Amino acid sequence: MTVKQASVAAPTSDQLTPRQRQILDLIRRHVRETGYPPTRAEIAAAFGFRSINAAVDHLKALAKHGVIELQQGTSRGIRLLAVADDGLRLPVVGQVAAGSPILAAEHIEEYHAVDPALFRPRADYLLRVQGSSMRDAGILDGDLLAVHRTPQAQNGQIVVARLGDEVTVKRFRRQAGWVHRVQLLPENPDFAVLDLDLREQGLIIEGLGVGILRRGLPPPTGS
Amino acid sequence: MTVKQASVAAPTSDQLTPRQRQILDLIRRHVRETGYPPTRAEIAAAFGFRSINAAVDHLKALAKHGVIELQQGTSRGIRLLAVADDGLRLPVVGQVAAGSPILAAEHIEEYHAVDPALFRPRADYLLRVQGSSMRDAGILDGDLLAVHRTPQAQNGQIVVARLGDEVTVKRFRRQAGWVHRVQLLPENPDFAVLDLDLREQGLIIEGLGVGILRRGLPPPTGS
DNA sequence: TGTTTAACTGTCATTATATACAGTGATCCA
DNA sequence: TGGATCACTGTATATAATGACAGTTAAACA
Repeated sequence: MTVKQASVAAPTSDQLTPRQRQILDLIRRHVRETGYPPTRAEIAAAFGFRSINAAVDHLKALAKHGVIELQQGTSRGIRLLAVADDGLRLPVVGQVAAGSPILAAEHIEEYHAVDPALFRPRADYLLRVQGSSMRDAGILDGDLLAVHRTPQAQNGQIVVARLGDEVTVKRFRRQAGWVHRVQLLPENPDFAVLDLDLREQGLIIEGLGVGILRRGLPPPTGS
Repeated sequence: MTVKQASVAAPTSDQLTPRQRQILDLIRRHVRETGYPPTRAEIAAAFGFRSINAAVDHLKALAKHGVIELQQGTSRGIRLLAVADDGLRLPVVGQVAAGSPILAAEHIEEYHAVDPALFRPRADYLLRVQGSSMRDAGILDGDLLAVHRTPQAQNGQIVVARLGDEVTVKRFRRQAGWVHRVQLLPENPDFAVLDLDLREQGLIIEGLGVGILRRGLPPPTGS
């Protein structure tokens, strides 16, 4: 029996079988190299399927998983959805509300066409920086900080941290010889160092600053 | 008579007629919005042509001009070539040799997948900044300065200027009441202001700084 | 004045493509 | 043991789409 089109297409993204992932990768590669998606026959040929319907089934499965969209009756009518996209774009995150995850849809202001792989490690989003506490590190008010999502920070790295309700960008320092004593250092003498005891106060490392994107330059007498 | 396929397809890019440019724009928009190029019938429908062959002729003309490539016998086999592409990449310019144009091929180190339209006005290339004379404007050594090519600068704008053999990034100021007296201001007290008399010294404005791209962040004690 | 080119209209044959229906075999789960 | 799912094979058909031929009209050119 062929694959049944089941009721609701859950927006699942990563429970693809290895084979389905290969098919998805082929579609991506085809679009990148030729400028248009493959036909079912071309997919079958690429994998050596002797029946075109093997490709058809895989496409239906991918559509069911919400990673592609099939345009019915349309040749090469395969649309790669955002979750499946190469992602040559990064979301811009603005104000982050208390308690909600940083990449929640309501925080995303827009997308910019910037390759995440331009940064190392890879950037996952751009955070709009507020305030000038990191001015002397060359991070200005309004800058877009490229952030790599990870809960691990090394001494001296610039981190995006969540302290209670606030999301802040600072340089991270673990106090020598202590496990639970941590400093968040601004890079501007007008701001105070934050001394934290992790037993008293929760600190969540949201990610690492891996780069800066600034649209427009500061006007004169800006400093 | 229909359009004749003439001998050599010169890599011309901008002698398109207004109508051809509209067609090209439609193809780009279609690819961006649907993920695949339009059929000839869809192009005709979008413009209200009663004959599909109007679209066919336009595609042949675009192919002849070298801005698209037609895959014969292939549905939606339209490939947007680099010259016609949205150009979601910017060249990185490093060391600029004396006397040679800034965008000469030998200066281009690599390309980054960044949308030129992210900056306003649009960026034409990224210039690798050397030295820290603009540190207090948040422009650090090694930063990539997004540059819009133009010979015109307004008071207070950050410019890429060529002074004899040297290419430099500074804030531009025309002395009040003078036509030929100009200042190039660093944004770092360790560097001297350059006072220029355009009658004595040639100054070429290469472009305007319109943004910053920084890969990686400065290490601690960087300032 | 004749020639060329851009920008269309109209018809038609051929091929490219999607998609339904009917299966097989293997694996996993209860 | 039965049911479900994955990964295919095989046939058939309607339709989506290309691409060739034959025109028209208006403007530009020389």
